[in-house]
Amino acid sequence: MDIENAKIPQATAKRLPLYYRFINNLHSQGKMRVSSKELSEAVKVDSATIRRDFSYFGALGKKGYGYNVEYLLSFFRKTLDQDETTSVALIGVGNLGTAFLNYNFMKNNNTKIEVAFDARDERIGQKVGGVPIKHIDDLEKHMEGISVAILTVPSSAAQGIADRLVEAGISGVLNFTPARITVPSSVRVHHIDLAVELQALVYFLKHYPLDEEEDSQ
Amino acid sequence: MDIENAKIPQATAKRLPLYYRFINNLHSQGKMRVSSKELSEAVKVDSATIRRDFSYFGALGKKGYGYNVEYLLSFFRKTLDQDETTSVALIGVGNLGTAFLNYNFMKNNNTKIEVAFDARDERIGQKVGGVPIKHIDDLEKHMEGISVAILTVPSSAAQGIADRLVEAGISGVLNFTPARITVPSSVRVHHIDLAVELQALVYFLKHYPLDEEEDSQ
DNA sequence: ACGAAAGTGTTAAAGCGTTCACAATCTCGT
DNA sequence: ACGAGATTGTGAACGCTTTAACACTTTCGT
Ligand SMILES: NC(=O)c1ccc[n+]([C@@H]2O[C@H](COP(=O)([O-])OP(=O)(O)OC[C@H]3O[C@@H](n4cnc5c(N)ncnc54)[C@H](O)[C@@H]3O)[C@@H](O)[C@H]2O)c1
Ligand SMILES: NC(=O)c1ccc[n+]([C@@H]2O[C@H](COP(=O)([O-])OP(=O)(O)OC[C@H]3O[C@@H](n4cnc5c(N)ncnc54)[C@H](O)[C@@H]3O)[C@@H](O)[C@H]2O)c1
Repeated sequence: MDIENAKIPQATAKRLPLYYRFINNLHSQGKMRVSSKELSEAVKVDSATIRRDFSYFGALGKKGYGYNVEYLLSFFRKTLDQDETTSVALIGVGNLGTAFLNYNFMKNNNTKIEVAFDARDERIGQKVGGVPIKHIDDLEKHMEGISVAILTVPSSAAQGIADRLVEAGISGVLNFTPARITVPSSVRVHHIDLAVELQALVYFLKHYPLDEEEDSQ
Repeated sequence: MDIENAKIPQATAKRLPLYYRFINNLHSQGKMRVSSKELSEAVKVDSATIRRDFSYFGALGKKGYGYNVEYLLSFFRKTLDQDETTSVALIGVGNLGTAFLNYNFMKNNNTKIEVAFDARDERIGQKVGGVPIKHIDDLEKHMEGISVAILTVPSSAAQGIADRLVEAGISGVLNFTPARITVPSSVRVHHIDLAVELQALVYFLKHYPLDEEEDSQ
């Protein structure tokens, strides 16, 4: 909530949305309490890690009891700013872009794709998943209030678009392009490289043999 | 290559496909040599980290010179087993699944989606991106030689399908579902949770202010 | 009303990954 | 043939993350 939040480890911050979603599920199932052990099994994170994560925010639970679901939920809602909505633009309405537009990122989410852009004329003016598609040439005209961009254009176009997004005052970019884009350090970029993820999985399979028993991840 | 590969840190292993792809680009551009500094700027990984990563495989470079692109390429090709192809199945031909099928994962890749499955009758028998779609009921009939599965079904179906995949002898699963699936520890699961990625980016933007100058990531 | 069971919060340690910094080595132009 | 310049490979320090372990607190059934 306050400035002191900067103390929360990045690894913890990345798990918060995961916790939030699961706690939300518990709540709609009418569950009243939950232990770090139960949570651990559901989200596949060590229970000690969960307790540690929660403890950064103070004492959220009760010894011998666990955590009150309703309290946890309202706490996370505040912490993750579930009330304010972040406006998102999507650039590149191709295979991936279309999938994202059709998917409702609003479910339990504080983000909303407000506008999409593409270069192909036949796409312009259409709506996909309720989101209007504008021409990329008009990017600057429709970026008011947009703080995050999802980049699903061909990799050759990525840097050029990124430059324009920066110029238009973007704060964060979720980049699905294989291109590693260069931006000022005031802009945060997260790369999600699906081909690399698949390759890495294959590499791990071949080189890091796993046990032969029991349940895990 | 050999058994000693188990010594390579996981963080390094995850970067290998990234290096490989970029070295491949350099090679097709006819570039003969490259330094860790150049590589660093391109893939946005600290140059010391790159040198350290490479050093796990021995001395791949020459002091005062850098790395020979051709040598590096052939080395990575061997190391990442770019020769053998891994057969992949995709389960759930919806928004995301269709995007993946249309995308050619074979570009510079040692993976190939051989078969897809869905539950909707109208989909069965069609081909998407050249991949035939079978009925999920026939899963077991078409899993011969498949070692990796991409899971893009609704989250409610994820665990059930995962169980059947395990039964059918799967080695690895790339799970795009929000559900955290439970499998024997002999099966490797990588979760890619797109909603969480977006939420995490937003959280970082709000709570981890960045510099106001210069270029970065 | 009590004692066993449950389960947190945290201290301490171990594990992992990144980065610094530089000696050692090689290159290349003159 | 040489010396200035380039660039690697790595020991050591550092910082971040996970995990173990347990004292302490609360619950809850009897
Ligand atoms: N689809 C996948 O499964 C997949 C997997 C891994 C990586 N990727 C990466 O994601 C990106 C998108 O993939 P895709 O399969 O959706 O590609 P795609 O070709 O289907 O879509 C790209 C879209 O961007 C539009 N576009 C092109 N230039 C543009 C510009 N300058 N401004 C605005 N729009 C522009 C095109 O008209 C098209 O609609 C690519 O970089 C690809 O490498 C995709
Ligand atoms: N599309 C996105 O942008 C996005 C983003 C984040 C997460 N996800 C997750 O990815 C998954 C897929 O998303 P989507 O948008 O493609 O959904 P979707 O509904 O478009 O596709 C799901 C597909 O799975 C098929 N299916 C349903 N039950 C099945 C079964 N038992 N066996 C085989 N196939 C079955 C459906 O027929 C459908 O074609 C979901 O779990 C979703 O939460 C998607």
